[in-house]
Order: sequence, then structure tokens, then C-alpha cells
Amino acid sequence: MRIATWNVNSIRARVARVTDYLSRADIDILAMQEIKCKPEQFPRAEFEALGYELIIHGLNQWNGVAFAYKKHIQVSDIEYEFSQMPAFNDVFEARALGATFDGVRLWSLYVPNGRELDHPHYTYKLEWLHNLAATTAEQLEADPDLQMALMGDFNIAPLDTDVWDIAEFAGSTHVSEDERMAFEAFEQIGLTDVVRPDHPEGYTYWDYKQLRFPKNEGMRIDFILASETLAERVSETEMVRAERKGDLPSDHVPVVASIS
DNA sequence: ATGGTCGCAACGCGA
Repeated sequence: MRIATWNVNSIRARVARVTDYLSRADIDILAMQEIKCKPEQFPRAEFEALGYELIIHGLNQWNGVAFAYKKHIQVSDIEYEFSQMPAFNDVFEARALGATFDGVRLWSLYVPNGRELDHPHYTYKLEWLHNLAATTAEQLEADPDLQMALMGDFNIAPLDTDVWDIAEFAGSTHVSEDERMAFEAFEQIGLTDVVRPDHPEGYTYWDYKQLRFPKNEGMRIDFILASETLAERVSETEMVRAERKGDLPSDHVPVVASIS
């Protein structure tokens, strides 16, 4: 089984790129983020034509997460989680979607950006991460053998080498001590980044602006964090840099784990 | 080429 996560930056703008990738990459379950549409706007037919079913969690134009999975996979326990934005109390967001696929519990996650260190969304980001870690810890305590993974855009660069020039990020979000501690908390409750051991270097995101991709000025902010029993089944991983090239790419690339 | 981007409900805002 091959699982992948991809921040697609609008599925309607990206449907050709995503379905083209799926037609070549033998992905069984794709977690998507930033679909930027409501369920009724999702281009379902193009995925169904390739033999994928969909689970869509979108509420508005600015985020939303989803899964595309091969038809033969058994799905249960779908959970649609809602986040409430600070300062916009009537606006809810779709940032987390969970489901169990053939016994493996997966989450598609779009962690809040944080904006600036002194912005209310930064506090929101830390609280969101704290809540996620607490919920995940409870589940792993209840079942230490749980095969599960958190997959998605964490909007955190855990190491200095996960950005092209750490000096440029002084005082910025994504690299702060608090965000990195929030990320490490997932490791402390028993989750492992299953990609980094195979690929200690490399980025998953390059801004569209300022020729960041041609200059390889990227960030590593998309991760697959697996529980022990799932991590030990991982045989191979990749960060698909080629998906940042060519026409109309997302600013993020797919991150993939093959599971035996 | 010394500044160069996308996406959306958009002529502004978020990433």
C-alpha cells in the first residue's frame, strides 16, 4: 500500500496535475490539503475515472482537506473535525479529516499558518497543535498497537536545515522554538517522521514568488508521522520534487510512504 | 532581468 500527502493549493486549479500524478504513481490513499472548495465543487468525476473514491471536508474557499483512495479499500470511522478561527467566531474551518483505511488510521491535516509571531493566529496554531497531540496521545494510550499516521502540511520547519537560509527566518513563524516544541511533542507521544531517515535533506514546498524553486530556496513542512506499528511497515519513502516542475504546479509536492 | 506568484467568493487578502 502506498500512502501520500499533498497540499494541492486548490483542487479545481490542480485537478489535471493531481490526476496525472495519480495515474502514474500507484498511490492507494492520497491525503490532500488546501482543496479550497466546498464538497459540491470538488472535481469528483476526474478522480472516479481513475478508480478513486473521495472523502471531502471543505467549508469555504480558503482551506479544506480530503482523501482520495482506491475503490477496493475498506473505509470506516470517518471523522470530520472543525476548527474555529480566532477573531472570526462565526467562521469554522476544515483542517483535519480522519478515516480508517483497511485498518490503518490516517489523518489529512492542514495546520494553521500562524501568520506572525504576535498574531492571534499564531496562538491559534499552537493551541491547535496542542489539542491534536493530546487527542492523538489518548488514542495511542488506549491502543499502543494502533497503526496510524498524521499526514499533511504542518507549517513547521523542525530543523534549521529545513529552510534554505535560517538567518532569513529570524523572527518568523515556522521555525520558532514554540512551533518546534509543538512538533517534537508528536515524537514524544510515539510518532516518527518516516521520511527523514531515507531523505535527510530536501524540501516539500517552494514559494511561487522570487524564483524560489529555480534557486532551490524551499522549506520542508509536509510530513508523514507514523505510529510505531505503522512505521515498522514502511519500506520506502519519497518527496516528489518533480511535481513542482512544469505547468501549473502546486507550491507543495507529494510526500509518499510505501507500506509493506 | 536586482525583482520576478498564485488562488479565491477577488480591484483585496491570505499563503
